[in-house]
Amino acid sequence: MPPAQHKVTTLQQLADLAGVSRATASRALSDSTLISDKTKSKVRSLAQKHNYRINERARDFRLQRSRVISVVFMLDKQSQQHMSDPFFLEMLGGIADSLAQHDYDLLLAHAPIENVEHLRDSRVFRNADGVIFIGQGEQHERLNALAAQGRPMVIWGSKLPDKRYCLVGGENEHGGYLAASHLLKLGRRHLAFCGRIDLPEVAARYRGYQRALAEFGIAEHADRVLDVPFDMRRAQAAFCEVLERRVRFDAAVCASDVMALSAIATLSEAGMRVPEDIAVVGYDDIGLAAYSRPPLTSVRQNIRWAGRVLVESVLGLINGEQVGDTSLASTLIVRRSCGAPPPCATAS
Amino acid sequence: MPPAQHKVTTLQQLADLAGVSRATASRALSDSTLISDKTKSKVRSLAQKHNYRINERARDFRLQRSRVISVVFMLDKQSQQHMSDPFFLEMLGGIADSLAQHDYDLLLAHAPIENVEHLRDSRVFRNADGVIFIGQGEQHERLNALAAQGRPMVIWGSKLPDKRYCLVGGENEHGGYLAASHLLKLGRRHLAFCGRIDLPEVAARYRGYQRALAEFGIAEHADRVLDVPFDMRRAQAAFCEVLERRVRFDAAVCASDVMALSAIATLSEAGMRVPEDIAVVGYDDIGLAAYSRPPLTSVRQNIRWAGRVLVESVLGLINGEQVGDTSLASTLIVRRSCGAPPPCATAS
DNA sequence: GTTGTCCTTTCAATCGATTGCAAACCGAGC
DNA sequence: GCTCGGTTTGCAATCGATTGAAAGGACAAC
Repeated sequence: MPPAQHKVTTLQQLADLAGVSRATASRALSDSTLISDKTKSKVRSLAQKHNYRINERARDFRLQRSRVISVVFMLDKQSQQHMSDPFFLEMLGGIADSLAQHDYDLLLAHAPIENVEHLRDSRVFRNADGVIFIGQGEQHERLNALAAQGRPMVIWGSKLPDKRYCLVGGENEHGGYLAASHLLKLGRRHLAFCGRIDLPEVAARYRGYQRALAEFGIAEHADRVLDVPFDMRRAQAAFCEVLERRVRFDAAVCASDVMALSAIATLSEAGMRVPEDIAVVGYDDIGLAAYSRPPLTSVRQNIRWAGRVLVESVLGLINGEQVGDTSLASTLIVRRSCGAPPPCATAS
Repeated sequence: MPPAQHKVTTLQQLADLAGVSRATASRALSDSTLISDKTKSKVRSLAQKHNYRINERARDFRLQRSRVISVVFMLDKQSQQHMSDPFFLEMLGGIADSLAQHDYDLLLAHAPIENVEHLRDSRVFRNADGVIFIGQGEQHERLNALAAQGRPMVIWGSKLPDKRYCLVGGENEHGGYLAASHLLKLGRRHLAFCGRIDLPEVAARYRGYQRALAEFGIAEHADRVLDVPFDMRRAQAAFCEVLERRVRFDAAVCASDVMALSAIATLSEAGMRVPEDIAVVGYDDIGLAAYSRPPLTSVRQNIRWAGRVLVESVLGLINGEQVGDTSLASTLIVRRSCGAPPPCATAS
């Protein structure tokens, strides 16, 4: 008979071909000890020959699992962080790679979420074995409530009091400290902090920033805490407004690279020299940071590794393990103010 | 009895509660004409009261569908386009939004695909009702083969001869023409084209570029077709190499904005003034293009709309409709060479 | 009383797998 | 020949829904 007669798609067909029952075929493929080697090899070689692939959806349905992890970006209206921020893509890529390694799929939940508790009965949870949240928004309590229901979920963000969910985050306090003390060491004395400090991660960076100022014995000016959103356009508007208010500063610590690039463009446009008049430090070290003019000094978090940790944490929870929080190191990437990308000579 | 006794999760439980059979409950919820209004309202109010939500996975399994669309980014090694390109995120966002509107989920396939035919039996196809490919890579023929098997799939890319799949794409030829003629109108005469012209979309842009040159009666220099990859770092290396070869040009048409930004940084670093010595035009008009210094003139494609068209095309195919190709307009966004982002005065 | 018709509801198969338990098989020992 | 143990295999229920076909009920006409 021809090698593939009408295509073998179900386990029953394979079993018939092998002259065994569906149960035996199933066990043969999953390498059960109940099945004799002879039968196993017969079933398997037939599966190979007819290019049979198990129907994963049927199996997952039977086993009451999905092998899918949902990823939710907490893009709430208040923070105005936009998904077009390269930070997200890098995070997403890291998560996707890591999930693929574990044979899981990634379901992307993109719509802005006003109230995460509404997700409880939505596809985000029902069609996935676990959920990864990127950012806490301002929904700390609601995340607590969700986690309390025992859903496997991990959040990327900052440690907050009364936290009851599993958390992975960067060393935000340290990062803010690194950024500020870098500028202070360069001799700057009139620092500004840019970002919405009502967001947990930004707040932590701000605390580090304050600590650096204190160490250098410098008093803080309340009007140099600039409430700048993440969104590029709105950030620009915010910087314009700051300029109009004639806030004076000679250095700025920004909560993201996109914000920093927006600052550089807006300040330059207004006639200031960067970094001579105003030095700017970003956060995230996105790829383009090295290619801006002037090149951007930035606090780097290893985003791809963060993605891996998030994945492994949520899979751990799914398997019923005890999973603790993780904190990832932050390092300062200092770029020469005029020597943009690595010069040609050193490019491999 | 209490409103929710032990939680109603299956149709059978709901049916028992209503004193009808599972079949009747199913039909009542799906508004079948077979069911009397009285029964319908009884079942529905009970469903409401006990907060019953249908198990979508079970239904989809029964109906042999998944309500999932896979998105595959064709990141093959040759083109070296990296997923961190903001272009991808914007595309992804557009697709995700549009899918959500149609109540579909988005499955992200991220790993680089050497041979798309291998996807045939993979989760990408088996766990999804349809597939959207972003880019053709160099796998035109294999995409043809896949489409010939009748799988619902749509490709973002460029029209190639013998194409047998459903295509959505930008006006690449026109875009290349716009970019080149813009530079020619500014008086530039020594244009270079940057990008891998073995990629279909880039090739089309190159044809438009050639057409513009021809219209201006300018002969083409073969050594001004620069084989630059999409990846930022490698693009930089390529530009360095071009500089070392002392290729002379006073303007560059780049195949992406990231490539253009890389060019600007590298050329500036080497002592050239942009745009005075060398004018650069990008492609895609990513958000950051407006914030580079100097701000980048670029060819814009409406990516979010592209995402919507891709989604609607693939859903059309799933529903058995005849779906034609779509071409989306390209427009040139000209930015003043020194007036970076929109000045403060005009920012709302 | 029987039959026919129409409206509503239920029965039971089905999607493609997994798995506890029972049954079949096989060689050995009495 | 019969029973006993151990190894293999098969039966049938199960996951949670949909749906064609058959059954049930009410009512009118003959």
